[in-house]
Amino acid sequence: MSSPEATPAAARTGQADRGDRPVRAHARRNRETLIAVARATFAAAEGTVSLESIARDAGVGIGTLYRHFPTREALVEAVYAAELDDVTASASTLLDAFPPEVALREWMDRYAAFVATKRGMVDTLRAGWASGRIATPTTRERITTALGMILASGAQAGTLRADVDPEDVTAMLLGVFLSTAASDRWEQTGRLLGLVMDALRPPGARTPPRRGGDAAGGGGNRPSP
Amino acid sequence: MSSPEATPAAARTGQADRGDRPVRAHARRNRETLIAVARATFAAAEGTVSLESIARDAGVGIGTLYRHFPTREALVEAVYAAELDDVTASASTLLDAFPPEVALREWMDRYAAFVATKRGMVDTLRAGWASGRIATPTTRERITTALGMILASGAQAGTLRADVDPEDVTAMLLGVFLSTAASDRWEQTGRLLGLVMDALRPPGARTPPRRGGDAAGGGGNRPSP
DNA sequence: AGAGAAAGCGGAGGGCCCTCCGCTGAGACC
DNA sequence: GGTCTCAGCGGAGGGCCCTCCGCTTTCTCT
Repeated sequence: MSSPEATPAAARTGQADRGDRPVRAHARRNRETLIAVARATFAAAEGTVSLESIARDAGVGIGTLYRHFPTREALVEAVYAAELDDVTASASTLLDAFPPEVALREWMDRYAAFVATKRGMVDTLRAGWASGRIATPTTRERITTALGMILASGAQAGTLRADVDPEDVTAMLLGVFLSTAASDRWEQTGRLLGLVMDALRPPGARTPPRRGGDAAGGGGNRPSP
Repeated sequence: MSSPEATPAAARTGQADRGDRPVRAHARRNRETLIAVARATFAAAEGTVSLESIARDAGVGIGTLYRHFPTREALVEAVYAAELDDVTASASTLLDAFPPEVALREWMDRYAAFVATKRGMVDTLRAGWASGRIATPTTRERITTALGMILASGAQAGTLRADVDPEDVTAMLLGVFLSTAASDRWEQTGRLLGLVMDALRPPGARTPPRRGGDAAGGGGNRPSP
C-alpha cells in the first residue's frame, strides 16, 4: 500500500512518471493485478481460497505472489485495507448527522456489515486479528482512530463513558465479529453490539428497555442502508 | 468427554449384546492414546501442531487418527472437552461462595485462564468456535448451561440483568477470548471482561468508580498509548 | 476350535502451502 | 543504440493435510 523507498529523483528518464518510480512498472502492475484477482476471488468464494489459483488467474507464478505478499495474511490485509476507507471515513460523517451514541451504534453496524461481506477471507482475517498479525500497525489502528473520535465526542457530550480505551473497544468489536460473523448469526451480532453499547454508556444513562428501538430520540434503526 | 455410547467394556465377556456392537478394545485404546498424546503435544507446542506427528508419537498411522477424529477440530475438541469439567463444575461452587455478580466475574476469569493454557490449540479452537464447527452441540452448550445458572441466580437477586440470553453471553466471552487470548494481552482480557460485566448489570446497579482510567481491582497496570 | 465377517488399520497419493534459487529482461548509464 | 546489472520472475521441492482402499485383527457364531 505504501511506497516507502525513495529513489532520488529518478524523474529524469525519457518520460517523467510523476517524479517517483521506485518500483518497476511491471512489478507494480503485477501487484495490482494480484490484489484485484484476490479481491474478486475472495468475494466469490465461500470457503478457503487457494493462493496458487489466485497466482494462476493473475497470470503470475506462485513465487511472484509470495514476493509481493509474504504471507496469506498480507494478501488478505491488502484487500481488506483497500476497502476500509469507506468505513473509517463514515465515522465523521455520522458524527455530523447524529448524536455520538447513535453514531457509535450506527458505525458499529456499518463495520459489521462490511466484515460480513468478506466471506471468502473471514477465516484468515480472523486468525490474523486474533494473533495480531493483521492490522497491528495499519488497519487496526485506523479502526481505533475512527472509533476514538466517536468515543471522545460522546464523552464530551456525557452520553458515552470517558474511561474506556478505544483499543479495548476495537478488541471487543473484533471479538464480536469473530464469534458471530462467520455463520448466519446476523441477529446475534446485533444483540451483542447492543450489549457493547450498554457497556459504553455512563452509569446513569442506560436505556432500560433493551429490545425494540433504542430510540434516544432518533429512531433506533436508522433509515440509511 | 464424548464417548457416544459406552457399551459396558465387554472386551471379551462370554456374552455380548448382539444389537449393540462394542468398540473393539484395541480401537478404544488407540483413541485414548491419541487424545493423551494430543493433549501433551498441544500443551507443549506453541504454534501449529502436525497431526502426522501426533499419529506417529501415538504409534498409529495417520489413517487411524483420521478415523477417530475426522477433522482437526474434532481432535482439538476432544482434548478441550475432556478438561472442561473443572470449569463448568466450578459455577455452582462459586455460586455457593459468592454473590452472583461476583461469582460471574470470577467464573469468567477461570474460564479465561483455562483457555489461556490451551496455547497449542488456540488457533484451531478459534476457527472452530467461530464457524460453529466446534462446540455447537456439545461444549458450547455446557458452557452456556453453567453461565445460565449464574445469570439466573443474579437475575433473581436483582444484581444481574434478566433480559440477556445466556447464549449471547457465551458468544461474547468467546469473542473476548478470540480477540485477546492469543498473544500476551492478558490484562486486556481482564478489562474486556470488565466491560462485559458492566453490560450485564441492571440499569441502576453499576458501580461508578470501580473500573476505568485505573483498573479493575487487580493489577491493571496497562499503559495507554 | 475353527471359520467367516467386518471393524479397524496404515500408508500411498493428490492438493495446497511456502521457500529457495537460477535466470530474464527493464531500466540506468554511456 | 548498446551494455551492464540486479529487481523481479517462476517453478521445483519438501512438508502437511486429508482421502481412499486393500490388508489385518478381533469378535461372533457354530
